[in-house]
Amino acid sequence: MRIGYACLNRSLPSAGKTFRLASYSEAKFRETVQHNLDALQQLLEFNVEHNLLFHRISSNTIPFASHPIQTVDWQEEFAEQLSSIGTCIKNNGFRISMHPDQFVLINAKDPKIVEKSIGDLSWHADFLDALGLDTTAKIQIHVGGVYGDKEAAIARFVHEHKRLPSKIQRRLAIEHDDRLFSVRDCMVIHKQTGIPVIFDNLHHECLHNGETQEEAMQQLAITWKKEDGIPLVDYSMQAPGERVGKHAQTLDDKHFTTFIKHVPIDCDIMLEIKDKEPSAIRAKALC
DNA sequence: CCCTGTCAAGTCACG
DNA sequence: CGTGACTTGACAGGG
Repeated sequence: MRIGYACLNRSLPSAGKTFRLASYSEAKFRETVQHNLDALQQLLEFNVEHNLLFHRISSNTIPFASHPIQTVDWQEEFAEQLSSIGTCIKNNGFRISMHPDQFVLINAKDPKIVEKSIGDLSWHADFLDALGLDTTAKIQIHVGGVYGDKEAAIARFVHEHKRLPSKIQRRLAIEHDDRLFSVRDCMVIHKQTGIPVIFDNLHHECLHNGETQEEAMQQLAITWKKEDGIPLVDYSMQAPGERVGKHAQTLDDKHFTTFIKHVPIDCDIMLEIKDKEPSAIRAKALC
C-alpha cells in the first residue's frame, strides 16, 4: 500500500505554476514548464525521503497543453528531463496518477466538448508516455454530466470510450462522484468497457446504493486487471462544520485509522487533504 | 506591497 | 436567471 498527496507540496516550489492565457508567449510557456518539471523532480525526491510513493502529477505541469495557442513541441524540447523524471519514478517504485479537471466530459452532448476533452486526455497520455511509464500510471476522470437522463448519459460514455485512441484508453480510469454517478453506476460502465473504477470514501458517503465501504471496495477491486496495477483509492474527510463534500484542512488521525481498518483490499491511497504533505507523512506512519 | 477578483474549458444545485 | 462548487490554487491588476 502506497500513500500520496495530490499535486502540490506546500514546502517546495509549486509543481503546478501557471499563467493567464492573455499573457501567453512561447518564452513564458517554456519557462513555466521548466519550472514545473524542476519542481516535480524536487517533490519526488522529497516523497522518496518520506516514503510517500503514490503521486498525482498536476495537470498544470504543462499549461494550456491542449489549447490551440500552444504550439511548442514540449515533448521534444524537454525529452531528456521527462525521461529522467520517469527513471526516478520507476527506480523508486512510485505509483503515478493524473486527474484532469471537470471540463473533461467524454459523455457530453455537444460533440465539440467531447473533442476538446479527448484533446485534453491526449496530452495527459502523451505526458505519461514521455515519462516512459507503463499502464499502471492512470488518468482519472469522472463519468461526466447526466443531462436529465442517466441511462443515455452512460450509453454515451460507453460509446465514446470505444472510440478513444488506445494511448488514452489503456490509461483511463473513472471515479464515482458525490452527486451523479455512484459506485453501482460505475460498475455498469465497467461491465461494458472494462474500465477500472477508483473508490472515494467521501463520495461514497455522500452517494451510495446501500452497500458498505468494504462491499464497494471489494466490488471495485475486480475492475483492476494486472496491467492496471492494484486499485487506486481517494481518501478525504468532510471538513467539520463546513458545506457537505468540502475537504478537511488536515488529517484526522482517528478518522483515518478507522478508514484504514475498513479497507479490505490492497490498494494505493491518495489523500485529498488540503494541507498536503504533513498529513500524508502522518498517514504513512499510521499504516 | 497587499488585496481580491478572476482565471480555457462544463454541469448541476441552489437562491 | 445568476452564482458557487467542483481535487483548488494562484495570477495579475488595482489600491
